[in-house]
Amino acid sequence: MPQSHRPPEAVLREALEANGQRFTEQRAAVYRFLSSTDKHPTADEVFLAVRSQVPVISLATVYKSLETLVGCGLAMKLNYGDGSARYDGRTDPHHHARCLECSRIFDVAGDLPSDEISELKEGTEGFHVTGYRLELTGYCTRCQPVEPAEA
Amino acid sequence: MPQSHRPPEAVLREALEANGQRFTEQRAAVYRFLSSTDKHPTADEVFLAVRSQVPVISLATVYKSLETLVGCGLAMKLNYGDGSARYDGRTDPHHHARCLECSRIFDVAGDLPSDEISELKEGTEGFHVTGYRLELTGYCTRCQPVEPAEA
DNA sequence: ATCCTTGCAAAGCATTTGCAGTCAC
DNA sequence: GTGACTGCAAATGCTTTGCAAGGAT
Repeated sequence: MPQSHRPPEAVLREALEANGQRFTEQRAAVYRFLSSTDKHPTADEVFLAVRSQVPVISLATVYKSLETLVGCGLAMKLNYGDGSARYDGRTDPHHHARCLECSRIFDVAGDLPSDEISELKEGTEGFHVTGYRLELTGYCTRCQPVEPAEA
Repeated sequence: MPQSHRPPEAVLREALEANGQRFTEQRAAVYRFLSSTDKHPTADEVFLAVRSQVPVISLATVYKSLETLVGCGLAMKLNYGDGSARYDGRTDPHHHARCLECSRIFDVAGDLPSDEISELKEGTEGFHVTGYRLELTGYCTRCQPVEPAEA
């Protein structure tokens, strides 16, 4: 399970080869950035961040690279409908908490007991459950609704 | 046992008035359709369905009406990023199961034990949790992966 | 009568795509 | 050398918006 202490390039190269795809500097830069942050950036944010580290890269390539990473299982795409999709470079089991005020996403460690899921599966009548996703919603430290006053 | 045994028009009118908005034939038609189906239609599907019951209604109005319903708490917007958003007219607690093959969404009765959620809350460090959303993924009856061919 | 809603079409965004040059293998 | 990948820009698809006419209260 802990393969994350290896250099990201090695992890990426292996995953790409397993999927018959090529290792490129652009994909490496995108993966390097994504796996080094817990900010769940949008494609555009990845583009801006990576641009300062790699001579040339286009937004279209960032989109393509992100999709490639998702396809290789090295990233996850998060959609909340409020604007752009966000990407998560963590691959270990965890959940997300989304602030209803500022829309930022936070990681939440933990896993749901499989028997809770199994229980729900029984209500699906023929639907074959292969996975699930849990999202908490609320207010982050900065956006506590204690005071309606805004800065 | 929701309050759905009252005519949808009455429910809608009340919710609209509570939010200072007006009752219109278009909004009624959208709400009538949405609350009578468990298909989680897209805005376009609502448009096509409602069009055959109401003399004139535009797609833009359907979008506006759906947003109004969401704002009044009579509907929920579901975003999965794969194309259009979908709308759910049910307001009682339930989960969703999404087919990875055909993208259709199915209702799953049930509720997660609150202590499971509380347990997760402890890992959020200052994040004030007000709600959660659970989504199951897998394959529906029609899309069962009969042959588990993999590469 | 007031002012919220509608319908139409144009605009706005995020994301995807076609294609020629470039690069990884 | 070959086929995959990149960059550019145009295209796509969903959703929103501006505005004048119409409708609810």
